Amino acid sequence: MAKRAGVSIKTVSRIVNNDAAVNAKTRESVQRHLSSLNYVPNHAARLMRNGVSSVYGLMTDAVATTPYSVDIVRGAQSALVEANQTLLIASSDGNAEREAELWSTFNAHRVAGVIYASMFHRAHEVGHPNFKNSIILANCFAPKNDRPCIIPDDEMGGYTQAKYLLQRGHRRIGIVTLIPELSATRLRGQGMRRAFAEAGVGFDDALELRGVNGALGSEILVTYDVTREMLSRPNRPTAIICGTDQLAMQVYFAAANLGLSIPEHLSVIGFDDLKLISETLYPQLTTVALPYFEIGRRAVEIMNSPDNEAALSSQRQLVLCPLLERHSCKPLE
Amino acid sequence: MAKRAGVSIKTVSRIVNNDAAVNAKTRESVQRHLSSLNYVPNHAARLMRNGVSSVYGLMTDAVATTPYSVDIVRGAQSALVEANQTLLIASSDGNAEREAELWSTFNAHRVAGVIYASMFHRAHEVGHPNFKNSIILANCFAPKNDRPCIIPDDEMGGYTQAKYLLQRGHRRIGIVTLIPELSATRLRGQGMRRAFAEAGVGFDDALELRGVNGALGSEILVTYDVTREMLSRPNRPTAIICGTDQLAMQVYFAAANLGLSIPEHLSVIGFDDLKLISETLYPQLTTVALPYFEIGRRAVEIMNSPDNEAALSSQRQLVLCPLLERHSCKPLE
DNA sequence: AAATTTCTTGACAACGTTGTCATTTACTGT
DNA sequence: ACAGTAAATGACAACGTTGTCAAGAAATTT
Repeated sequence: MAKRAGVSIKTVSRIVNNDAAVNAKTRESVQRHLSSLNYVPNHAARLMRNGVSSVYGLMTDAVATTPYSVDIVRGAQSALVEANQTLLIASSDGNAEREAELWSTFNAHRVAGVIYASMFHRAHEVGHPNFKNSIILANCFAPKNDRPCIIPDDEMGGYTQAKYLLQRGHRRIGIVTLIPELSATRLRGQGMRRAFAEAGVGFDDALELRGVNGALGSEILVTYDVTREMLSRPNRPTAIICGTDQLAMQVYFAAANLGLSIPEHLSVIGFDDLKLISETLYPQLTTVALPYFEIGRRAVEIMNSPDNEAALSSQRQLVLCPLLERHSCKPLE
Repeated sequence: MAKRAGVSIKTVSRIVNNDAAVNAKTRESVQRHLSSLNYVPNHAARLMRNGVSSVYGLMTDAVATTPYSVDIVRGAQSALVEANQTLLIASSDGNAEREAELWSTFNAHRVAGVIYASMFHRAHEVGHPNFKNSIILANCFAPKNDRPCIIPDDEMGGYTQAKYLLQRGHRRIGIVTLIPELSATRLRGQGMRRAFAEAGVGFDDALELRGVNGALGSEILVTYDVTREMLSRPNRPTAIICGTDQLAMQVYFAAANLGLSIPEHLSVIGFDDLKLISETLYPQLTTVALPYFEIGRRAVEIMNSPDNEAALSSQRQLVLCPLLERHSCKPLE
C-alpha cells in the first residue's frame, strides 16, 4: 500500500479526495507515491462505506436489434461523463423472467438508478420493490402513469411530417404506416390529421396504407408492392409520408421502378432519421428524427437532479422530433 | 437485516450461497425471510471480500456512431448472461485523454477484464499498468502483437466476395472500395486478387474505384457518381463488389438511374450485412457479413476460459465473414 | 451409558474506504 | 520562553461479505 509513504491510511484518503488541510509537502510526496503505484481508489469499498454509487443501470428490452436504442445509450453516456458516472447495461431480450433477474442484478450492484429503455414507444410496467423513484422510463411510459418517463412527441412528429408537405403545396399525400399496434402509429396518425384539418385539406383514407405486415417482432416489409400500386393509380399522390426511413427506402425503389424520380416527380419524407439510411439514400432523405440521444441524455439529467425533484414534478416528458431537411422533397408548382 | 430470523449472519450467508450443510428447517425458514425482505447480496461487499468481480468492462472508441460495434456488445452480452456476469460500458469517443480516464474508471471498479472494441479493423495500442492479460481486443489488434485479439478475416471476406461472382461466370467485375487507410480495404483487396488469380481471370485496375472520399471520420460518399460513370462505359461491368452495404445502396440508385435493374442487368454484392440496409434494399442484398456478434461473444469466452489459457495460446483469432445469399446477384448466362 | 463421530451453527477477522474524534505538531502573540 | 490557538495527522469503527476455526448439538458406535 501507498502507506509505505510513511503516512497513515487516513492521510492518503484525504489526499485522494482533495480533502481539507494537508501539508503541502506531505501531499506532494504522497501524490508521487500514489501515481508511481498507479493507485486508483476502490469503488466497491467507497460504495460500502458511503452507500453512494456512481453507477447507473440501463436496461433495454433488446439491445439494438434495430439501431434505435443505441442512441439512448449514447445520450445517457454523454450526460454521465460530465458527472463522472458509469453505465451498467443489460438487455432482457424481451424476456420477462430475465428482466426480473436483471432487476436483482442491478440491485446487487446497488446502482444509483435505472433507466429502462424500450425499443419502441409503448406502455410498459416495470419495477422492483428495492427501487422506488430511482427508475426512469425512456421511450416508454408506465401504464398507471406512476413513473417519470421521457418519450418522443409522436403526435407532433406526424403533424410535422404532414405540415411540411402541405405547406409546400402538396394535396394528394400518400401515407405508408407501420403496424397499427404501435403507439407511434396511432399518435402520428392523429398528428397528420390535425395538420390536414388545419390546412383545410380533406383526408383521403384510400391513400393511407400499411407498409408492414405481420405481428410485432416478426414484421415483413411490403412497402415496395404497396407503394408501387399506389403510384400506379390514375391520380397518384405527389408526396408520400413514411412511418420510418426503411419504408422510405423502399418507396425510393418503387418510384425508380416506375420511372418516377425523387424529388422531381415524388416527394418523400421519412421518420426516425436512421443515419445509415437517411444520409445514404440518393437523394438524401428529408425526415423527422426520433430524438433518442436527447431522451437518453434527459433521463440521466433527471436522475442526477437534486432529489429527483424534476422527475416528480413532470411525470411525463415529451421530446420534440426535429425535422431534418435534406433533398427528397420539393414544393409542388 | 434478515438476521432477525434468529440465526447468525454466517448462516444466512451459507444459505444465500447454497453452502454446505445447513439444517433443512433452518434453511427453509431463513429463505422465507430472505425473499420477504427482497434480499439481494451486495456485490460490492463480495468483491471486497473475495476480490472476484463479475463485471467486465467494455470500452469502445465510439459507441455506435455507426451501428457496427453494437453487435459486439450484443455478442458479449450473450456470453455474459450464461455466466451471470455484467457489462460496464463506456466510450472514449476516440479521445485519448478520455480513454486514459476510462482505464482508471474500470480499474476503480476492479472489473474482471476489459474488452476494447474498435469501430473498425485497425491497429491500436491499449493498456493500463493495472491490467495485464485481462484485456482483449475486439476488431482491432495490438501493434506489437502482444495482446490477444479477435478480428474479422477481411482477406477471406474479399476472397469470398470475388469468388462468389467469379463462380457465377462474371468476368468484368467492378469494385467500389472504402478509403485505403483502413486495414479492411487492403486485406479485402488482397483476397479479391487471390480469387481472380485462382480463377485465372485478369484483374482490371480500371474497374476498381474509390466510393468514399475524404479523411477517416469525415468521409463523403461519392459512390453514386463513381458507379454511374463506370456503368456508363462502353463495356460496363456485369457485377460490382462493394466495400460496405452503404455503398451497395448507392450502386442500386446509380443502376436505377441508368435503367439497369438488379440483378438482371447487374449483380451487386455488399459487405458488413447492415441488416437495416441489406434486408430493406429491393431486391434484398447478397452480402458478406462482418461477424461482430461472434467477435463479441468470443472475447468474453476467452476471458472466462480458465486462466486465459486460450487467450495466450492464440494471440490473434480470425473470425470468418460468412456470405449471406439474398437476391442481388445472378449468374451470367 | 460413555465415547466417538458427524451435523449444525456462530464468533471473528479482513477486504478498502471515510466520518468522527483524538492526538500530535506547528505556529501565534506576549 | 510559554501559554494558547491553529494546523496536520492518526486511531478506530463501520459498511456487508465469507473463509477459518471452534464450539455446541445430535446421531452413531461400542
